[in-house]
Amino acid sequence: MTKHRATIEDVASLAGVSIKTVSRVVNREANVSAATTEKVEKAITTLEYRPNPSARNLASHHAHLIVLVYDDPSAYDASSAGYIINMQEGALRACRSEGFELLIHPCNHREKGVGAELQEQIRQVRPSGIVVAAPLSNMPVIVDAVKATNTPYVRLSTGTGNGDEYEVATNDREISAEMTRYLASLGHTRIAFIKGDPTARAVGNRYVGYEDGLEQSGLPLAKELVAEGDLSIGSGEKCAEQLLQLENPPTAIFSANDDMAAGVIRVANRMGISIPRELSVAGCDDIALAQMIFPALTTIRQPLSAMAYAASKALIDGARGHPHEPGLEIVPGAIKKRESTAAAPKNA
Amino acid sequence: MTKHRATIEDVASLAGVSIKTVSRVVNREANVSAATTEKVEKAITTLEYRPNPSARNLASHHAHLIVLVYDDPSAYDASSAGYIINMQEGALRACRSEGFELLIHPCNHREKGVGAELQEQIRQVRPSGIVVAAPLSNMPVIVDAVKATNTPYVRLSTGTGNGDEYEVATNDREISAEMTRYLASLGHTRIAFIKGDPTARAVGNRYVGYEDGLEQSGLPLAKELVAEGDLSIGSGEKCAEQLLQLENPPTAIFSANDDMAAGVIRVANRMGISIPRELSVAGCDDIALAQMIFPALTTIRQPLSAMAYAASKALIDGARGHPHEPGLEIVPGAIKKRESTAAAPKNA
DNA sequence: AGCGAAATTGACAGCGCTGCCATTCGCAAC
DNA sequence: GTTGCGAATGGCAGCGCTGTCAATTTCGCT
Repeated sequence: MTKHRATIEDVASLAGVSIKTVSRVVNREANVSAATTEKVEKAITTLEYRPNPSARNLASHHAHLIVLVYDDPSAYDASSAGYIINMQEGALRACRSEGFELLIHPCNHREKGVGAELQEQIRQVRPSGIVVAAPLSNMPVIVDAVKATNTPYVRLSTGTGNGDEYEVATNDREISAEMTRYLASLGHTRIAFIKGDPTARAVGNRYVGYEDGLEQSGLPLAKELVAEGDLSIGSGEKCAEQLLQLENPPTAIFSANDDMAAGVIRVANRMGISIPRELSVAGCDDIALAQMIFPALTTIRQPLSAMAYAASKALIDGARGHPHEPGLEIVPGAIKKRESTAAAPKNA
Repeated sequence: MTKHRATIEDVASLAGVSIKTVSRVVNREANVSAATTEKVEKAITTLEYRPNPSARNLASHHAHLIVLVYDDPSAYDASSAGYIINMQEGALRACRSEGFELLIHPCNHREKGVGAELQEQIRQVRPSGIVVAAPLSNMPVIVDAVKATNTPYVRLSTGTGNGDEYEVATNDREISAEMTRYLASLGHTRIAFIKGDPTARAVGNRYVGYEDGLEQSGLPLAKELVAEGDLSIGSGEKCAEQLLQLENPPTAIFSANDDMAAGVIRVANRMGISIPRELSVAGCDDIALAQMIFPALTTIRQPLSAMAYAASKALIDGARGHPHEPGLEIVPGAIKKRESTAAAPKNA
């Protein structure tokens, strides 16, 4: 029943070539004639041959596998779960289609010793490459640990790389500017922004995009309309209270992430402010929650899956001897217009 | 800098024994003298030796790794992301502490050919064991494919296993009954229930638990108070509309999952019904959304992480030659009381 | 036709470990 | 002393593949 799995030797003898040639075909190496390739592939198909990962790893000194390193969500709250699942999906898609495997490595950057632990696991499994997700991709503890292992890696960041390595990023700044212009085009002139944790690069760029957007729309930047949270729902609530108690309150609030935007919506509900009739709210990230709450949240969808795919693919190509050029690969985000934004109220 | 990783030979020569003896110590085999064991372990420590997984897998004909199979969330919607992350966390915890690895395998059970594809990957990586998560754990396509590979597996289910294999479950029925009694204890006498997709076992047990709870509280089961959704938010909204337009509407709605409960809350908001003053709402699953919406949802938290941990640990123990006894291992869930439930309104 | 370079293919030695079997050691019984 | 016998240890062949390098074929040109 479960007959012995075919080995490379079986394929070689069926195809009438050496095992090395089979290996070449399997690994898509250059300099194999079309005729030979075809013969070998036919043999592979009829024997249902699949290379034994352990054997190839042992012989080639590195596992054909990509490690995805991301911040452990259980450490703070579960809302980032969707973020992670999306990345995993993209990375997995790249790996599976190329015959690689995916090892996930959540890690809590707050814990001491993360660096050492990460290094340890990397050294043990010898992956072909490492994808480091934001916000870890901007943290020296993590990045240095990865670098120390001397393994190829790609950071999933949010722009402003210095261009000396291949890096995948999204256009946070531009798309945030676009969201701001969209709000302005709806007639809003008092557009507030809730900033996030200043240490997170991505969120910083979003704020800069907000400034850009205001300028492009010919709107002044008002200090009192910029609040600072820490990306949590709770801080979103606090900022919302502060903003909405202003003498001349905003008619639109743009938040650096969806969690804080959800906080804004909670506060508005509590204060009896109707969204979007009296107040428009926009977020960033398009977490699952965004389309579940009432009203559904207008937000910026990050192309996480596509980013993780690009990063993994680059690493796999690199392992195959075709490294990607250094530089920033931009995967654009998209604005998702939903129920929480509408034209500014008539009176002011 | 990146000095060569120590191999078993290095350890052997440092300890002054043969590599085979080192192997024995590493794998905790019998018949090694205490003195030798100690010598070897010291050598292992000073050299920071870690066995090369590929080499041991190649030589021993199976990978030291657990596969976690779960339903692909991107296939329907992202709200189950938290569910998956929790399971991954538990499985990862077990694997890491035992020197195993975790391979994740999302799969869309609706797609044709999933079974074959799953078998294919399993046969390729030769894992030590497979954890099959709900709802896949009740689907013959998946379970048969897993069985066909002849690899040890554990199903994460929701009870009612026939006891001929080791299985990890949660006490859905009992805890749902408890939630129902809790609602009754708050003074509610018209408690509605929104059932889920009848094919999902877990959700069925929750309904049975609801019936139990009513009976235990001395409340009658009213047909018109039981609606049937399909676990989506949309269906939750439909059921809520139907339920709330009844002549004698319920004062509490208990939903078989959080998504539908979120739908109920949306409808209540839209209809101007105040939660929890006029209507109490409870869900199941404790998805991330539950604590983000306003009002925060009272729900049942599933011990996913603990379940996945137990399943993975059982598999690892099995691979080490200590299989767990057949039978149901129950990991209890817990009720999370939040803002969406309160005493029943005074008038009726 | 003839020659060198490039393209294509093959031979073979490991990669680091475990399984199997042989060997040696320690020690109780004669 | 020996013998006997389990306990402790070692030797070594592979597991299935890739890297290196050598051998062979093909092809472009003169």
